[in-house]
Amino acid sequence: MPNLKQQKISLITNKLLKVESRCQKCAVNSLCLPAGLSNNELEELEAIIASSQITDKNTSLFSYGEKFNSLYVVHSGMFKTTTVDENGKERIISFHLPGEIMGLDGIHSDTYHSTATALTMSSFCKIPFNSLMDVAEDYPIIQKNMLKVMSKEIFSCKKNHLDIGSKAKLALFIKTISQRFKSRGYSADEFFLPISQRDIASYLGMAEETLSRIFKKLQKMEVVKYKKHILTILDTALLTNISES
Amino acid sequence: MPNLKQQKISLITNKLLKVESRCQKCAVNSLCLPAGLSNNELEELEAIIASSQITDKNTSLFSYGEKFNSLYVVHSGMFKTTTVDENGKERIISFHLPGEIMGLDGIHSDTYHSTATALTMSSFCKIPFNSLMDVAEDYPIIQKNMLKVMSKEIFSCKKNHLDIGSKAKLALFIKTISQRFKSRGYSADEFFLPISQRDIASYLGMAEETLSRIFKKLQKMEVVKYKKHILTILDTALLTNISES
DNA sequence: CGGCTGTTTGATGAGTGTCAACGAATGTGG
DNA sequence: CCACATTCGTTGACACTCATCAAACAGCCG
Repeated sequence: MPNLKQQKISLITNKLLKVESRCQKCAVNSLCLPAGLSNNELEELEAIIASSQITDKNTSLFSYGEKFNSLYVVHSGMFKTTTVDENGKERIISFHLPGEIMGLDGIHSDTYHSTATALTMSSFCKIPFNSLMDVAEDYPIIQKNMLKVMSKEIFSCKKNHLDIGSKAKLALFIKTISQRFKSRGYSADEFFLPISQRDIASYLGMAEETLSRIFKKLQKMEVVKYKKHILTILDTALLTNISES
Repeated sequence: MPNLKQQKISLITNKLLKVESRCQKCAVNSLCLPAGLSNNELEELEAIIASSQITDKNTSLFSYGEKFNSLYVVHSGMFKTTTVDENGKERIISFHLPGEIMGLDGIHSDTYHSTATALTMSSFCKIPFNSLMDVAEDYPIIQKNMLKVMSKEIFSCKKNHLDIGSKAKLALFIKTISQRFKSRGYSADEFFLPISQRDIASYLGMAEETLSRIFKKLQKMEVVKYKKHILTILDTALLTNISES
C-alpha cells in the first residue's frame, strides 16, 4: 500500500523514468476508462492513447475557448481546471486526481470550457475524442464506461450543497479528497495536497481569509493537521460530523 | 411562436388528448436525444421509447434509492429532482423543462440518486436504458448525442458560482430559465413558473424569507414582475447586470 | 366559514466578506 | 550563498449580508 512518501516519490520518479504508458499496468486503470475491459479491448484502447507525458507545474494541457479534440486523463500528480469570471478573476472548477478525466465539458460544443493546469509535476494521457468514438463503436463496454464516468461526474457535482456553512464546506472537501485518495491506493488519513489555500478558497466559494481561519479552527479542534501542504486527518468521525452540520 | 397562453393550454390539452408520442413530431426533438437523427435512426429509437404518458402534479417517476432502469424525458410541463439531506429536509437538485433528460445520475451505480416529481400536470417519455444501449451500438450518433447531453449537464452544473450574493443568484436563475424557455420556442420574457418559492429558495440554497425579500427588491427595481407564478422580465439588460455582480 | 399551505414582514445575531497590514515561505538573480 | 522580490498565509477591525425565530397575512379548497 503506497504511503505518503511513495506518493511524493512517484512525482519525482516520473521525471526521471519514462512513465509506463500501458493501461494494463497503470495503477488507476480500474477507476479509468479501461475498467472492466478484456485484454483484447484494452489493446484497442491503448492503440489510440498518446503515451503518458510529463508536465511541469503550472503548464496547461488545454485552455478555455480552444477547439476541443482530446480528453486528458491524469496519470500522476494533480491538475486544476479553471475559468475566468466577468471581472477577470480565476475561478477554480475542480481538482483532478490520477484516473480522472479532464475535458469532458468540451464534448457538447466542440470547445473547451475550462483551462487545465498542473498543480505540481504531473503526468497525463491524451485520448483523441474522435478515435475514442471510433473504438467505442466496436466495443460497447467502452461507451458504457464513458457514460458511467460522466454520470458519476454529474452526480458528484449536483450533490454539492449550496447552503452549508464554511466549516462544513471545508470538512466535506477534505473528506471527499481523502476518499478519492483512498480509492486510488493512497492513505486516506495523510496525503500531500499541492493546492494553494487561495485555490481551495476559490473552489469552495469563500474568502481566502475565511479559509485560513477555519483551517486554524479545525486544527485547534484537533480534527486535522495541515503543515507544508501535508494534510493529516486526526478524527475522521468528527470530520464527518462537521461536514454534515 | 407559442406564447404564455399556449404554454398553459398545452398543459390542459395534454390531459384531454392522447399526447403525440412520436419523436418526429415532438416540439422539442431538436434539443433531445433525436437531435440530428435520420428518419431511419429515429424509428429505431422510437421503437424502444414508451409512448408519452401523463402525470398529475406531485406524482413521482422514480425515487431515490430505487434500482435504475430507465431514463425519463420531459415532454410537457415541469419536473423537479430532489434528494433528502441528513436532517430529513428535501433539497432541490434541479428543475426540468421539456426535452430535458432525468435519471442520468443513476447510470453509474445502477441506482437512482434522486426523486423526480411533477410540479404541474405534465407528460413524459420513458426510455429503458438497456434498450437504449442496444440501439446505440448500431447507431453511433445516438451514443454521441448521449455524451453531448451529459457533457452539457456537466458544464452547466460546474458553471454555477458558489460565491455570489443572493440577488445575483436569483437574477442568474431567472436568466437561465428564461433562456431555456426561449430555446424551446416559448417566450423568453414572460412564462408560467409552476415552482413554489420554497422550492426556488431550496434550489438556490437560501432561506425562503430571503428569497421573498429579494423578489420584492427586484420588482421594486422594475427588473421583473412576478404574480401568480407568472414571471415577466421587464429589463433584460439590468437583469444580466445584476446576475454578474 | 375555518383550516391549510404558501408568502410576507420585522427584529436580531452569527457568520463572512472586505480592507489593511504584517509575517512566513518561496523563488530569483547576482 | 546571500540580498531582494514575490507570492502565500495570517491576523485584527469592521460592516453587511443573510439565516433564524416569531408572527401576521393571503390565497385556496373543502
